[in-house]
Amino acid sequence: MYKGLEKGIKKALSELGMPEIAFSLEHPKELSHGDYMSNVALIVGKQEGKNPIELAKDIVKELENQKIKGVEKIEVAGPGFINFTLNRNIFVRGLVAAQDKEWGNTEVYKGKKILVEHSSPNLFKPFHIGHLMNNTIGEALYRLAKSSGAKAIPISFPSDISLGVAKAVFVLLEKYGEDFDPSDITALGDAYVEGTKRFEEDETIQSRVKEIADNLYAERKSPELEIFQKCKKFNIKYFEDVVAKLGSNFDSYIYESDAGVDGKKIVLENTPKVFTESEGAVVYIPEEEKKLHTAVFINSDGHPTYEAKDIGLLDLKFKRYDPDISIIITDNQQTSHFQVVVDAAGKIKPEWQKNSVHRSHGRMSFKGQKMASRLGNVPLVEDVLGAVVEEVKEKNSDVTDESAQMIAIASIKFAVLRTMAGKDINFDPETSLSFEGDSGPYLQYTAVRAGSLLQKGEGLGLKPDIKNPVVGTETLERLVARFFEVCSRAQEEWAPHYVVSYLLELAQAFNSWYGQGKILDEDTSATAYRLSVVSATRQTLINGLWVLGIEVPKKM
RNA sequence: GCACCUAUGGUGAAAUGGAUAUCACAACGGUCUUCGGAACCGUUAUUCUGGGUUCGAAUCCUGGUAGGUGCACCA
Repeated sequence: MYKGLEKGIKKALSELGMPEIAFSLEHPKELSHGDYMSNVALIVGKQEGKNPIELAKDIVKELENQKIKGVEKIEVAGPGFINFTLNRNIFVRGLVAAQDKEWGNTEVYKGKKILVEHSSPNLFKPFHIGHLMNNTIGEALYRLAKSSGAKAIPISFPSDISLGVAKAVFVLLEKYGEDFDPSDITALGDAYVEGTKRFEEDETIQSRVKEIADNLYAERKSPELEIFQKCKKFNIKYFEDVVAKLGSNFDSYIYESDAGVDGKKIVLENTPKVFTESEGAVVYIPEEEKKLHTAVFINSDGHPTYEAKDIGLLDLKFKRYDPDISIIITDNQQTSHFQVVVDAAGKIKPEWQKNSVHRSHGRMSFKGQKMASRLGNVPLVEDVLGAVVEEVKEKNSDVTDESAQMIAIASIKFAVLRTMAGKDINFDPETSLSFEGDSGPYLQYTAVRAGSLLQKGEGLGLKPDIKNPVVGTETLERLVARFFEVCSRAQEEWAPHYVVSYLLELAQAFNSWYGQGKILDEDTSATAYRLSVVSATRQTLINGLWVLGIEVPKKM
C-alpha cells in the first residue's frame, strides 16, 4: 500500500514535469487527517518557488487519474499536505489477521541471531529495584528481538567475583566459620554491606581481604573458596526464582570470573599492539580525537578490571553464539565505559565492535533518595512487589494471588517502559504507580473486558465475523492495523516505549467506543461484526503486552 | 577543568523537521437500574532562556541558565 502510493506520487511528478525529489510519506498524527500524508508539494513548491497548495492540487488530480488500488480519497490540506484515505475494506480484512496469536510478528531481523544480555546480578547482593529496571527493559528488548523474525537468545552476566565479594566472604567466614551454608539471601547482602564498612576501618582487614581475593581469583583450594562456591550456587538459584517471577529466563550465563580469566589473556596478547603498560598496570589509551578517556584493563595487582572482563565477555559471547547483533543493557552511568571498551575491542576483532549494540537506561531512585546497594539502603524487588500486590488486593479483594501478581508487575513494568529509555525514574509506589488512566492495569483491564464480551457473545451463539461491517468502528480498525508498523519501528530502534504509547491509544479508542453504545444487541450479524473488532483489539493488546513482559489475567 | 546526557501544563510523561503540541494524574463538573466503573464525557492549564537555519522548530545549529553522569587501577 505504502509502496503503491510512493510509486504513484513519483509517477505523478514525472507526468507533471516536476523534479524528482525526496519526500515524506507517513501517518499523520491525527487519524482525521487520513491514513497517509505527504509533504511532496511543499518540497517541490520550495524548490520551484511556486505556491505549494496549487501544486498539491495538480498532483492530486494526477493521482486521482491513476486510480491507485485501495485509495479512497485524496485531499489537499493545511499549507499543502496531501492526505490519503484508504479504502475501509483493507482494514476490515485486517481484522482477521489481527485475531491471530502471531499478529505483530515482523521480519525486521529475519534470519539473524540476536543476543540480549541483561539483568546481570551481583551474586552477593539481593536483587533490588535497580536490577528491576534493567530486567524490565532487557526482557522487553529480548521479546522485541524474538518477534522480529530473529533467533533471540537471552543471557546474563553474573558478577561473581570482585574485591567486594571478597569483603563479604571475609565477614561470612569470621561470623559463621568454615561450615557456613547459606539459606537466606539477606545474610549475604548484609555481609556485603558490613564488609564494605569493615574494609574501610582497618588495615589488617584490608590485607586479609586482598588475600581472600587472590585465592578466589586463582581458585585456590581454601575455606574462602568453599564458602564462595556455596554462596554462588545458592545465589544463582535465588536469582532464577526472582527473574522467573518477573517473566524472564536465560539461555546461559557467562560468569565474570570466567570472563576475567579470558579477558586478561586477550589483553596481554594484544599488548603492546592495542594496550599499553603504564605504572605497573595495562591500560588502553584511545586516540585523542575520539574524546574517550584512558582506562585500566589490568590493574597493578595483575587482576583484570571490569574493562578486561568485558573484553573476555565479548570473546566468550561471540565464541559461544556468533551473533549478528549483540545487545547489552546497562544503566547510563556506564555509557562512557562501554565506549572505551568497544573502541578497544574493535581493534582486537572488528566484529566485536560492529555487531555490538549498547542500550542504556536511567537510574531508579527510590522516593527521591539516591541509593547504593553496597550501603544497603536499596529496596529489594521482592519487598516492592509484595507491597504492590497488597495494594492491588486492597483495591479488589476478589482477585486471585496469581492475578494480583500479574497486575502488580504490569503497573511496575509499565512505569519503567512508558518512558524513553535513558531517563531516570523516581520510583515512589505511592505516586508513580497507578492502576488507573495511563497504566499497565488499564491495558490489562481493557483486554479482560474485551475477553468478557467475547465470552458473552459465545454464550449467545455468536462468533466474530467480518461479513457485515457496521459504522462506528472505523477508528479502531485503522488503529489495530498500525500495530504491525509500531512493532517494526520499536524493533528497528530498540525502543519498547512506542509499543506502550500505541497500546494506550488503542485501549482508549476501544473504551471510548465501548461507552458509546451496546456491542451485543439483537442484530446478530452486526454483533458478529463488532465481536470481530473486539477480538482483534483484544489480541492486539495481548500481543503488545507480551512484548512488554506483561501478562493478562483472566479476571481482575 | 574536560566530555556526555537532560530541561514540555501544578505533577508524571508522549510527539519520524510538519497541520490546532498529545496522554494520564491532580483540580473542577457530568455519565451510573452497567455487554465488567481499574470505565466513559467535559472544563482549566504546557515546549528553561537569547540568537540562528527552515516554507515550517519541542525537535537541527549556537551562546546562556539549571540539573544529572563520567573522566587510571571499584563494578
